[in-house]
Amino acid sequence: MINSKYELIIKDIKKDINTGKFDVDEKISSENQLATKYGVSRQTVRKAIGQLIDEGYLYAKHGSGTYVAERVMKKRHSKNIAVVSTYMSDYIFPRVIQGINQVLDENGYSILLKTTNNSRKGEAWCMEELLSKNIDGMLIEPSQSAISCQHQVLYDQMDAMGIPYVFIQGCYEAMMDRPYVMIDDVEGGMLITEHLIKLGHRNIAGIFKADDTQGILRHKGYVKALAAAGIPYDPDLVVWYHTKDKTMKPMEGLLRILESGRPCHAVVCYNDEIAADVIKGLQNIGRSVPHDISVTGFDNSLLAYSKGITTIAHPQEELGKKAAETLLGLIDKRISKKEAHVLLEPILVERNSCF
Amino acid sequence: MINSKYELIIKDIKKDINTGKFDVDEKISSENQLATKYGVSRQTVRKAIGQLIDEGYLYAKHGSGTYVAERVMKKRHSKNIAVVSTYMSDYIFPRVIQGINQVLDENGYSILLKTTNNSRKGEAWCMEELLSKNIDGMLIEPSQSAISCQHQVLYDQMDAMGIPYVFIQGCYEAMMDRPYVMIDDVEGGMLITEHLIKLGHRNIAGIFKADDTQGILRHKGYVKALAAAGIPYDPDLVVWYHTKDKTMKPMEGLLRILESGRPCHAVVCYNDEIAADVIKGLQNIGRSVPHDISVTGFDNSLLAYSKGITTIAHPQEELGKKAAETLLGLIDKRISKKEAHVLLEPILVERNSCF
DNA sequence: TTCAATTTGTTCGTATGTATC
DNA sequence: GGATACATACGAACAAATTGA
Repeated sequence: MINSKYELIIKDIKKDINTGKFDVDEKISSENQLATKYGVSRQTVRKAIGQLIDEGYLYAKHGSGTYVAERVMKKRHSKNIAVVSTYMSDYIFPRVIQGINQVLDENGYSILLKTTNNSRKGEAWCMEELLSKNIDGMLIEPSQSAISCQHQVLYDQMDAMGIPYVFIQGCYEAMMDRPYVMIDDVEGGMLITEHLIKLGHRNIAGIFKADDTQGILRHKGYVKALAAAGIPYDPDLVVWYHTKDKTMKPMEGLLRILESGRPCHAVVCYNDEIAADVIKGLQNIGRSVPHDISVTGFDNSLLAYSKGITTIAHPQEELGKKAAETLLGLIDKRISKKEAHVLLEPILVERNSCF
Repeated sequence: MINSKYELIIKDIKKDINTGKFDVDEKISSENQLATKYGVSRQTVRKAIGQLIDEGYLYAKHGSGTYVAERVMKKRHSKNIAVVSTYMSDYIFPRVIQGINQVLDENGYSILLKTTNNSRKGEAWCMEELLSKNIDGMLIEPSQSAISCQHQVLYDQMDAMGIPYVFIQGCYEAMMDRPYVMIDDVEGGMLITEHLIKLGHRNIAGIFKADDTQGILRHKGYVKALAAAGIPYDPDLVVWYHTKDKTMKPMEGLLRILESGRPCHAVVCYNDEIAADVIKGLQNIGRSVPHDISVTGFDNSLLAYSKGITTIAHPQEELGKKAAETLLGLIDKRISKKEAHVLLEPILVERNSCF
């Protein structure tokens, strides 16, 4: 029984949607147009539309229009966002999550925290558990990100369930079309290499992680900087290592380069940890940093601070904020999955490991 | 967080319902009364009430009034534990939560993370939100813990709902009968004071925070150590300060002691932060640390590490683990609330701020 | 039973703010 | 910057249901 005008409008619009008169994400008439069409006030239209939004038939974009929603709804908003990180112990982690928390808190969301211990098994287990819980979205730091993701099914399942997610800090090669927020590693690798070039270096070695998108991108930046300066790229000056390698591996590679007699007075390292290892290793063989050899890091970690390593700053809090904002945008459909690709500008932090 | 009047009204009414100010089926004020009370139009009140009805907090009877609904409590076994902390930025935080995560993860629980920004308002807000969610238990770091807890009702309500909780790092004075896991601050205060006594000091000043259980307990340990060594307690050697005091306050108190001509070559500080301030202040007036004056901290924070301050180590990961284990024990009723009082042994960390 | 007061439900008109294109 | 569209808010009016005198 329909006793009121707004109920009639609800019934009418529902019918149009259910009979397929509208496509998903198609814009419906504006409130004023509907008001004229039905000969009612805009408030009455708003009441009808408001209820349809509650029921999941429509969604509104402020300043743009009202659109037809994917009818998967009926599920309650839990106002919980899962944050899946590799480790919690990292120096970087607290500030990233602080940024995430700030934005989510302001929007009435809570954080559901999970860790993967950087193993893909851990990640899969985590996600399966999360799928059984009621979450509105997920921010995930991928584990060992360069190798192809072996459980893409889980992500496809999340897509099917309409649960948006954003990769942070890194992204699987095969999933670069999905939303992500991360550092512009190419730019960072270029920035730090350019810094060494400006200091007068031309024979610059590089140590990069091979099974990690970040390692590959940083290497790309290193190559770009060399090319831009007209320095030929020499693959023999580059050391590649893997996660499973012992910590000595990168240093061994560098020693081989130095022993080959090749002139080399600068090393771009994958991250601060490697840089610290390299500095220690060089000191062990009697080479002083930075006077004999310049060394750079990446990430601006605690280690870089305490050891005075020139590095690339990681805008931690901003990354967290941007990631949270992107996810919220995906949840209320303000932005589309295709747009949700954010690269953050790296910043050079000069300390005293370069000369 | 709240940008509109109707949201404020929603929050207000939710609070009144959650804190038990209304009984189930009790009639709330009429729309016109609320409009007058909040100084808004009836439409605005209606918008708020409409949403609360949608969320199941209220139900309306045409021509009669609006009533408080029976809150349909979601059933147990959400396998979610809320962790409420003051800040996430702290140096200490990551390792504590790492310990919590380890134990909870092993038992199939997830962490729901919230921060209070160390304000009691934030804590109340947090808890209200959590009460509307489905959690099996809570680990909470209290805000400004020494002053009496002004929203004990919220904790009583959690008791009534059968949701166990454990205070970590500190506890409200009035709630010491509730479960807690924290450092043995008395033991810590004693340990650090004994250390100074062993170094030959007898005139030992103390700087303590007055509105904080930890400050009071650390002072107690300081007194005990003096008594055990047969040194008379001199209240004039103790500086008390409050959270709201300016950062200079503790140093001013210490200067007054030094200017009084009293012999004093050692200071026990409430925490590392104060110790760092004191060291800086002493250097400003030309006193060298540790040669002229020995200074100790508390907490083994990043500051203590970088400034080389002798301090008391806070077994961070263990605290997290013990807290999680205690909570799990409470959840499956293996242990009773009365037993759930854990004090952890502090550890002395010697650096070079004492001589 | 009637009636008046009260309270929620529906609708209209208007105004201002703010996001988007 | 201007036009458009949604978001919030105020004021007013009348309808419909309930309540109690």
